[in-house]
Amino acid sequence: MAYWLFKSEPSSFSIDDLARAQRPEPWSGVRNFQARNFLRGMAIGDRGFFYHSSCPEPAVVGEVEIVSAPYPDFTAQDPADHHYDPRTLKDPTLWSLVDVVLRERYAVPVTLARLKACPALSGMRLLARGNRLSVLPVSEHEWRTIRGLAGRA
DNA sequence: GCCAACGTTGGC
DNA sequence: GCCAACGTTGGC
Repeated sequence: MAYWLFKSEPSSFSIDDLARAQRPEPWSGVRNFQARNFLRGMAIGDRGFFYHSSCPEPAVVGEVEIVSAPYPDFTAQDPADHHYDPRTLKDPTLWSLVDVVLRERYAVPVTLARLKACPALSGMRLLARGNRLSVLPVSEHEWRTIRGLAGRA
């Protein structure tokens, strides 16, 4: 089992939106090759953090479970979709996604400030300079540490 | 709104 | 294949 981190701007899709879905939700719209390759490395049963970015208080706000194998991101083929990519006319499998379900919504989010203040997380990819990937791998050590900060250890 | 960092594009 | 220009991300 592997661990991941999914970034989303709460103004476009928040953990509350996922909570309301009450069913597996396709994590669509990833249009970066590195992030896509991480998606392609996911397997059913993997876990992920849900991270709110570009908002007043960036934070890990909960946990999701990956409930599908990676499959083509159908939204890339929809001209009406904001993340439409005409290259999928030639290659419908260009972009990938997985389905996720919400497992836990933290009562107290683990803020970016707390992540940065935690020495055990100094090597975390999320905290690396200039990091912009919306999907990231998380080590088991980081997973446990952050769960601990959330009071879920 | 600013700015640094980075990925992508396109001319050559 | 190089590299400048451009667009986007994301914290502040």
